[in-house]
Amino acid sequence: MNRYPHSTRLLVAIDCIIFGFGGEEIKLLVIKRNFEPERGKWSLMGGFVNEEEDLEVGAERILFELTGLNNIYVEQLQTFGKVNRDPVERTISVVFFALINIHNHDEESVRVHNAAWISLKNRPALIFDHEKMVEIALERLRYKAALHPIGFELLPEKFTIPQLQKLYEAIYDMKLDRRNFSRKILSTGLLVDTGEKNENSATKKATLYRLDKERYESKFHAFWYFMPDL
Amino acid sequence: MNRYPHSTRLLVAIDCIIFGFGGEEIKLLVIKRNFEPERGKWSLMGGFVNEEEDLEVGAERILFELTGLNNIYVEQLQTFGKVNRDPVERTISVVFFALINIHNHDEESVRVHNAAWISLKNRPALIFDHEKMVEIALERLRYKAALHPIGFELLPEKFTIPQLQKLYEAIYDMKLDRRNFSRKILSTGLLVDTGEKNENSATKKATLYRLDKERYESKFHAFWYFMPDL
DNA sequence: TTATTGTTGTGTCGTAATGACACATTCATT
DNA sequence: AATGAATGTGTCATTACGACACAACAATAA
Repeated sequence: MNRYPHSTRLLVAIDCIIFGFGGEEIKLLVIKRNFEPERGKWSLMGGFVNEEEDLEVGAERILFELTGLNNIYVEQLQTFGKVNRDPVERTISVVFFALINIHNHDEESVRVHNAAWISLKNRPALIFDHEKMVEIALERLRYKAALHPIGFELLPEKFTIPQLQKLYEAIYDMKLDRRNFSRKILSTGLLVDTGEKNENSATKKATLYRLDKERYESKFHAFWYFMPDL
Repeated sequence: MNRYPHSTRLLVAIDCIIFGFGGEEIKLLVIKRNFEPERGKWSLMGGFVNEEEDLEVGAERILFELTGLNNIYVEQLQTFGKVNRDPVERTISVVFFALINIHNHDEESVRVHNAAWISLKNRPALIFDHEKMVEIALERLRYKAALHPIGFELLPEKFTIPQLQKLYEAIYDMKLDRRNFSRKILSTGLLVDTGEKNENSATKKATLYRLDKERYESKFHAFWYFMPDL
């Protein structure tokens, strides 16, 4: 079979938005560019799509390269293709966003890539249209976390309800009522009491829960209404 | 500035999923391919991205070419990039989905392109991975219509509540309670009584409503919980 | 040992939303 | 005038939700 004769071929890149949770606020893993243009500026981690590589595989390759992590939560966000979005040459960028437990990443990889966890809320300027990408990713995160239990992807295996609440408060940048939150979360039946307590606390030690994986998987696509007034 | 030297360039296509509503069921506007491979099979309407054209502009161009319509509801669905998805040559496809009033399209354009409205539910096989695209688009439609008032995009300017209900029943392939549906829809305040009645009815003529555009735009991003148990 | 302080866990109460369901109205047909 | 099919509106019991108060716990200080 002969190839399509007409039509121009374009550069296709993958950019990754990597969210983490520091306990108080949502963080973004970005790299400091060490090449022109925009050398020294902050940028999302990215790369070009290899010739014989599926998009999702490319995203996982890039995520692994920076974090040393496999099997993390990744989903395709959107594709950005404005003609002049990359000043060097027209490049279509397929953007993915990932949620990781911030304590699990490989620090050596991060150092090698000149990467850093920055505050999402008070983030510095990013290159090109990466700013817009992050905006849309945050929207998606808020949207999704209000309806599906994806927040857990940002927490360690064992976590307390107050920690979980802090996470949701960070995502939506709002205060939540402790009692109503707890009631709602527990009513999902997704949490299993481990019997252990959070020993790091200086006051009353909160119970550590873990996710009921089976219930999580089977109920993932059901709708929850976690947030009061989105 | 010099261009990126490394990295291969790929074909980038746009495919469009076009939904319409026939009064009883959801329809899909597809074309019969008149070239190889897969000549004679059903396919989504698509095209390649032009060198100096934004993705959204390309989508609108392709949609206009087939339907003769401008300013319709379009949103980016997802990008499909499996290595072998197109047997001819690797092609990345950015997929958009559009909602139109089925009675507004230009019939001449449809004839020229060998296009036809087919039933979504009992659809024939589609080429390549277009089947998967439609599946995901339907999921998105269901997801979105449960939370945002996008259903109206599929109806004529003036419509009755029973028509609207039929639409939702078609989208979700389920029966809904007349009284509860009506209550819920009216409580949104999005509908304005035109004072007219549906004269096509052989029994009691239902009141024709129109959308309160201002309220629609301002409340579009709010969450509704239209559907009972998704 | 006891009091203090900050945090966690659980319960109540009134209101609003929801699903299940029944009855009256309208209009063409007979 | 009666019939039948579809539309419009109302009720009721249950549940979910937001606002709020109090008891239990653990480290620290007195």
